[in-house]
Amino acid sequence: MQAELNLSFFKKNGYLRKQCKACGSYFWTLDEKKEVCGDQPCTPFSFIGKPLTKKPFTLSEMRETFLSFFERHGHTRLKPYPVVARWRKDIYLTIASIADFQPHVTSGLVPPPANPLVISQPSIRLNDLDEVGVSGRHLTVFEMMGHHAFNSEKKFIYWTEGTVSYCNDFLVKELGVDQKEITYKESLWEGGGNAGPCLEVLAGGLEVATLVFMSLEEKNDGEYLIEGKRYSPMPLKVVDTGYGLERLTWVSQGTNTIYDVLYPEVIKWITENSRVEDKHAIYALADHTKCIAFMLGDGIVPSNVKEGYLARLMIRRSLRFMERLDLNEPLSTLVDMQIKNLSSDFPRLSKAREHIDEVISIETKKYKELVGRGKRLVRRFLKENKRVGTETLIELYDTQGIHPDMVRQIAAEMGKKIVVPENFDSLVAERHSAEQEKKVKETFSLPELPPTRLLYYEDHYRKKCRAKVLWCENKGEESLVVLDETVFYPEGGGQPSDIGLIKINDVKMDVKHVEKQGDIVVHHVNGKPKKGEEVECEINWERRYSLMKHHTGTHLINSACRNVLGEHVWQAGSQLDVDEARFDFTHYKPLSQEDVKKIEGLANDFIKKGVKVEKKVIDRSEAEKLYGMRLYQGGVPEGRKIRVLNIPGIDVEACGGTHVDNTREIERIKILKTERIQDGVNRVIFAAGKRNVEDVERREEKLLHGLNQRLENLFIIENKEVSQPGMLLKEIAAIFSVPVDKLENTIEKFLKDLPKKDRVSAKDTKDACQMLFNMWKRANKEKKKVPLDLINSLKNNAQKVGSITVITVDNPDKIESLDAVAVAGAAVKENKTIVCVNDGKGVVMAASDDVPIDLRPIAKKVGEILDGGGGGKQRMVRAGGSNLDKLNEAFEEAKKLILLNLQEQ
RNA sequence: GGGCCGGUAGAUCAGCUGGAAGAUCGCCACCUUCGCAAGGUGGAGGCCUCGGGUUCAAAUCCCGACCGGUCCA
Repeated sequence: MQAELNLSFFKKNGYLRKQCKACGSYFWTLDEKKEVCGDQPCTPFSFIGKPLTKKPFTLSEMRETFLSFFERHGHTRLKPYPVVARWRKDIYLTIASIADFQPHVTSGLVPPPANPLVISQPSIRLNDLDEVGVSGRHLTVFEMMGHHAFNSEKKFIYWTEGTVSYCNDFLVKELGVDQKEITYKESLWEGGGNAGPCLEVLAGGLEVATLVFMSLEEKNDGEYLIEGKRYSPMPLKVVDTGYGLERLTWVSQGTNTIYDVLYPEVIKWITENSRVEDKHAIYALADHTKCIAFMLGDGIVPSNVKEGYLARLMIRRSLRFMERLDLNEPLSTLVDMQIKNLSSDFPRLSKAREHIDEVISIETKKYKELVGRGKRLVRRFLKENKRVGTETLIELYDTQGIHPDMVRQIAAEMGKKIVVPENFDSLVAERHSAEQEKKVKETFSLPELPPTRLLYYEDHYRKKCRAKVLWCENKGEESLVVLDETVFYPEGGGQPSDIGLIKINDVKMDVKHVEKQGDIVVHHVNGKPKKGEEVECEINWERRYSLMKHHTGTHLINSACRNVLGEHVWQAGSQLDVDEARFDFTHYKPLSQEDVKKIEGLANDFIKKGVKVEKKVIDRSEAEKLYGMRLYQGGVPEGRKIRVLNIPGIDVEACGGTHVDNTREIERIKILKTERIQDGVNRVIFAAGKRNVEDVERREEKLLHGLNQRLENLFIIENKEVSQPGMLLKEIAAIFSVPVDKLENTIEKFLKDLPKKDRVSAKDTKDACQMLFNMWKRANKEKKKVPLDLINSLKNNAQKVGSITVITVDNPDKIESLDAVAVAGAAVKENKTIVCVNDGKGVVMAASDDVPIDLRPIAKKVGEILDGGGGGKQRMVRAGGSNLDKLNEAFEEAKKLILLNLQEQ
């Protein structure tokens, strides 16, 4: 591998290969006396105050110099990709320029968009978060400028020699760096499933570029072992270079820190407006706000999952730095400043400004709430417990998100000290490592078979086919069948599998489920066909067509959401069914009723327009060029060619499902429900197709009619006309705070609980429900309020045992429908009183505080008569049981026992 | 996707080893005061998120749903 780096460029130019005395790595230099490699920490920075270039550059100048230099040398300039790596499954953020082309271009599967090419790619790395603002050179967001060449056997562009020579020319001739200042350190690079030798280009003690010669790819049986992973040679040899835009600019200006080059006015503003001087916080805050601008500008919605979590992390860190600096300004002020600076180079950010500001203000509010909650919780905790142990700290963080720093700060305010263990983060991680992994999907092994011909893609409307059985295995009642071709759609991409029939001669078998393993479609069949037999297949078309309507409908809903809510809307999952479908998407707040109306309206407009749906299989890079990353809404498919579903002017996605040919076929879409399934993620559940929608509407009307009938026992409903029964039902459900399907029972119960009354008039159904609820509430309260005359009249019928008044109520009617416990309680407010009530459900007994009696054993005995039990507090008991026929007997017994007890005293 | 925590008065919470729903702040009225701050007295305000189960008895225990929070990948 070293041989690769033994370049004739070095030899021709008189470079020496030396070993660093400090770190042991090999490096190439023109300086005979040089003994250390020129990298941190072996060499200190030498460019601070002494810029290395012929003149200072601004960021824009440096970027343009680089891009145009390589353009002049035959490279095609590419526009930067988003900082969210939507095209990749393995990372959330774009971490390098080469990330744009992994994995499909680097693996050779997909041709590069240009070759060679040059790009300046905004990249985000959060792995050295703690160093940001401290080291003077670490950044979370930076631009990696790269020129890339993809060498194949057929086409050689350039490799090591060309790369180093370009590098030298750019640094020396273009920027005016003294060639003697430049050192090339040998190293090994690996990442993103690839690896290869590399040269780190060092100038003034700083690594300004890395030249990677990517030639290995990760393989389980690879012959090279790097960092514990096995690699083998890859078909393409990829030149992957990364020039740090910010670092080169820094070197050209020679300021104290890299931050001073990037956003001096932001730093100045923070310094002037904060009341605490804290360089670390100032620099980190400046860096973070730029990072946030990119994250939110590229449509990341803060949440508690995935890239949204990372965006929230950055926002919360920034807010914490602002607190530390005692900076009482909205965070958006700073982010806006960054956007203003970036607007000429990244117009997409200024376009998103309003949206970014709103997201930040929502996030700030959430954070403030968290802090408030945290403070109260910690204060309360500290009051009760002098010490806060590690276990508590972990608990507070894991369950409430209260960072130990926050605990420490609050404790300090209370004059208490908290010890946060060094390994706090790993302790938290430990807690989660114990979680068991999810169960593996049941699999079965297939023999070598040719890929199944997928007829459902050739024609999404094909319902039948003849096919040959290639393989069949019995599994109990069911068998697994592989055919040479099939019309059955296997489960995938949120679309459930088809079901249907397989016929052999006249024997019909049910196809109950279909799945795909690799390139092979496996049918779960209720029957036993034999290998080699000819079969006739027929799918359940009604079901499939409904699924197709829902699937295309999902794309319409997606587009409608994006149009109504904004460009940050991104699919977060979807599931189709025969009578409804759900679509999850990122959005930072719950949907309002107006939003829902607009989305539903727009989706139906798309249907009415009758747009032709295009189904194409095209080259991945071609598709990306045409439609952008929006394609990957539903995930990133494999392969050089991808299926693209284009509904012109509405939506375009890579999608492996089956779809209708024209939006008109969907007929109607109705949104049934929306919910917020996670912070930052909303769900829309909708029905598509005339029949489904009408079914739903009929059910709604029927339910509403039923409710009206019940309500009319008590109300005269003046206006029963309703334009949107679904909405009304939801509103009514909210009044009673029950789900819609429980409404019938709830209203029934409420009506039953109310004493009989004359009918009252109500404006409409909703009004009646509101009144019903209020009446019920009032009645409930009344039950607990015992009128004084009732107590007095009960007292008049009491008997006296010595000085004690014994009140007995032998019939539940005597206490009207009041709560027996409340009546008893009210009666014993008077001294020297004892009460015994039969309330129809059991016996309640109570005594005033000055009566020396324990009613509990009495309650127990009385309860036993009723095949139950009894007990309570010493002077307030309840007895009851399942056998209410003996209630009178039990009541008499209770009376007897009380009297007996009193007489004994 | 997985785990954990929570849902009680307008707000913040207590009660949760089952036995008539509580505190503090806020609100209303009155008292004290030239007025304010403060204090005193009294009062209004609770489907204890919803549903089911266990029990003589559930805010409390069990199960489920809904809502919110949070951590991890």
